[in-house]
Amino acid sequence: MGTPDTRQRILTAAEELFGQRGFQGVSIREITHLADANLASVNYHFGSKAGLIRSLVEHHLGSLNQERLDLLEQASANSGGATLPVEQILDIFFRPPVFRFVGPGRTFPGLLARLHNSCDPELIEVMLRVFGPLADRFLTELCRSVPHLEPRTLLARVNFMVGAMIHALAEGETMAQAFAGLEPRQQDPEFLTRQLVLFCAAGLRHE
Amino acid sequence: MGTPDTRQRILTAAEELFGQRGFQGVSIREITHLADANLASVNYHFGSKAGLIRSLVEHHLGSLNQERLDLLEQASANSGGATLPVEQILDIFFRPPVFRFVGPGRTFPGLLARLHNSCDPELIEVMLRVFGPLADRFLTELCRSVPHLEPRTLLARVNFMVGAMIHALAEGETMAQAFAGLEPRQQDPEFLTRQLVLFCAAGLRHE
DNA sequence: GTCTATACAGTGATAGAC
DNA sequence: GTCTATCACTGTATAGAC
Repeated sequence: MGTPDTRQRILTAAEELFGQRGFQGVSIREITHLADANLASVNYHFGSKAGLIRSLVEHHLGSLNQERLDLLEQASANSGGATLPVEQILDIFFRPPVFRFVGPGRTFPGLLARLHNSCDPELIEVMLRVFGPLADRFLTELCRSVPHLEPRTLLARVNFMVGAMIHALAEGETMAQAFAGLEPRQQDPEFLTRQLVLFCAAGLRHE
Repeated sequence: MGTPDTRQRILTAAEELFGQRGFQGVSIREITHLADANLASVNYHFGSKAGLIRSLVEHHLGSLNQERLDLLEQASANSGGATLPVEQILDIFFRPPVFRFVGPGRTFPGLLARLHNSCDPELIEVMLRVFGPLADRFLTELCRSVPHLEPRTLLARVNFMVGAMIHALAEGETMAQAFAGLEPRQQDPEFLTRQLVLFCAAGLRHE
């Protein structure tokens, strides 16, 4: 491919810049300059700057969540319909995002975390749409796997789980190590996945 | 008191507006209008818009963390220097922020969560300074209480813990309940504290 | 010191010509 | 689809009044 179309060039440039400096830290003038496109093209193709990041989020998280749903479906089929152990469900939940987002130059997760706490109503709508099916399926499976928890309790703890993951992905490299005075060291995705599974499985199983 | 000084009126107005619509969602023109102050007074008293929110963060989190440190010190003294149970340490860690930030009209935590993922280097510096002593003290205490974990593992899991809390405080009322199709209902701080303690204590104890 | 009015460069958005 | 010109708005800086 020589030069992709304008829309795609904008997406590529935006992902790079947003990942580095956040949504508010980048102007559409910079994006269109890097993408070698006209200033107005962002508004033409995406409606607004917010619409641009909505497209990015939808693309990234859509395929990520599809992968998680596929893995869960496959595991469920392999078990012949038996209840899956919590550890296996959580591994399927954590592994895809951790391996996608942890590593050198993978600056998108920090942006994602910020988006998760966004105020923009349209973006919240996108997040709900992209995460809705995933939440339904995983909550159902977890409900079977940890039947001793009443729904309200399970929901609260799944919320903790999500928070733990987002936080670890977003700033595992910064805050936590700075607090402990450790050298900034590359995170090991396998270690991180394992710790998330162990920590959250124990938390879900308790009481 | 009739009319507090300009600096204080700006802080009050800023906290209200930032809490509602986030840092980027509010202009200093709105803030100074609500505070009945001149546009330039923000820059005069705080140097910049970022400096204003830095002051807010420092004030809120400084007193919050002091409360947590006091409680821990007192518990430690009462135990005669014996190792504290994880559950007690975690209760001291979670209870103050949950009870401060959960409830009607308490919109500050969402802002805090967003700040936690901020890009602003100066703000990161403030967070490190405000949280540094707290992290030192609690990590030491947890290390004694859960000696079977090697430091790297403990650090990772404490990071999960913090993420769980932030996420629960920031959007317990929005995302999680929307996913589950529940009615938005007022969170019960006692319930939330208890669930955080149970979930995280089990997660820290495991393996 | 404290506050005010005002100017300035940069932002996202948009209408209309091509 | 693309481009230019322009708009309303933003945070910031500063000169000068009290």
